[in-house]
Amino acid sequence: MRERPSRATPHTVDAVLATATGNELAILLVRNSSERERWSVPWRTPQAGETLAAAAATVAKDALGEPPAWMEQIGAFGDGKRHPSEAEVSVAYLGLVPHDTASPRTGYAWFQVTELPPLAPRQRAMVEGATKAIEGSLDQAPIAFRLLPATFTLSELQHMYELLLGKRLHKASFRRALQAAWLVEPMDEWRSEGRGRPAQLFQYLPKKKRRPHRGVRFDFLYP
Amino acid sequence: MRERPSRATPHTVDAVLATATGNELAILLVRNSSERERWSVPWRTPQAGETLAAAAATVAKDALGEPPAWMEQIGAFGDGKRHPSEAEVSVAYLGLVPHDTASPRTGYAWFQVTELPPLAPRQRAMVEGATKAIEGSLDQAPIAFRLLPATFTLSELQHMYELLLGKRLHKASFRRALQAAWLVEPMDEWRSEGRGRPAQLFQYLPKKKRRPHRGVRFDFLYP
DNA sequence: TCAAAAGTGTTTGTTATACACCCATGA
DNA sequence: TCATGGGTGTATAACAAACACTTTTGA
Repeated sequence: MRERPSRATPHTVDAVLATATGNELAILLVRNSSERERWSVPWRTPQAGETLAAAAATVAKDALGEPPAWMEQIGAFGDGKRHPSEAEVSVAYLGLVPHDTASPRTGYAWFQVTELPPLAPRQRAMVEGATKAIEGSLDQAPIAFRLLPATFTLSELQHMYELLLGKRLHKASFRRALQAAWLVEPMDEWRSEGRGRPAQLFQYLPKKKRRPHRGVRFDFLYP
Repeated sequence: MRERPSRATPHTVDAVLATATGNELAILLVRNSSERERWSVPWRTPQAGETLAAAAATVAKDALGEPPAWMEQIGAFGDGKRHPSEAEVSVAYLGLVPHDTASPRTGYAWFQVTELPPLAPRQRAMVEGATKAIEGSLDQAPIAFRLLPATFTLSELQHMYELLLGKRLHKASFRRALQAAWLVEPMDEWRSEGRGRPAQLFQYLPKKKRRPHRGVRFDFLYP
């Protein structure tokens, strides 16, 4: 990722790695020694024959020591915007990591999304695309579960959703919807969090369900 | 799009152009003279400084003579799959065109998605990605309207949705949902389609509506 | 005047939201 | 024993789906 190819760089693969801190999303950035910006989204020029996804996994592993719990491509970025590399095009991947397992290597650090340092414009666009992808596919993909440890309480899950959606949810309704979706399985463990009744632990274990085949919904964006 | 760069091709931009024929989606392909496959998805190596979106628009215009009614990027493809070019990475765009305005230039032809000729593997993946994108964002974006002419009857609109969803819809419920979404505006025109009562014409003209802020829905994919 | 397609009022069942309450624990 | 957070039964409102019907035209 550091070595800057001499000329004719084909493309780069950039990994927007996200986790959830106390009450906000955080993005992993790497410190630059000689770039125009002090920080940047981790990236890499793929080896010949290396797939895009493999390159993204390598970037993530170099940053965190282990692969993220979730990875998906969010698109290609270019459009004349500046990038730390000289590549004309960069393929961005979104990676999700539970907060506790996320221990960045030296040179890397988490930044709250609202307090990001200056980034190269193309990487700035990637981060925005990544946060949009998170919000947009919140109920199409198990995003929240990939930001939590393997076992969690329902309150933790609800707080994660509230963080991602940016609004409060109704406790009873949230649990009812969860139950109807057959997404979590209770375990025989409880966790006492100081005061109050201990909470039962759950794990993400979706059973195959027939999707309720509703009709069209017309949730279009504003014009 | 035809000229094959000598070496070190950085990347290509490919346009998956789709329209709706009688009862199925169709994709525009271009005839090859000397490729391994006889047909391919139109593509192009962007000029220096040309943005990705601009390159995609150029590809589409070369194929159809006019820009599509809708265009969006669906991602970067590579992963060692073969492509007509020698580029390691191709950025795919989806373009939607109403069927009547879609008159391909010579060398181009529409193919039903179920009867596609052999394509280079990377382009095959792009077409699959495009159809998935269409199905996936059917109720987040005005896909159906971009496949119809500017004015249309509600039955035409319903048939388009039935084509895209692959299932029948209930007439009264469909219209009720449309009305609730404030997406179409009736015009002072009617069209007589042979026998039966003439249908009123509508146009896509969404009014700003506050999105009903529902909670989480957990429409997760099967594991 | 009948078939065909457009268009609508009303009912029914399902789902979302919320209120109100009980449960278990530590201080 | 009380404050705190976990957990749930039940009512109400909102919505989707369907039925059944009226309207308007061409053959």
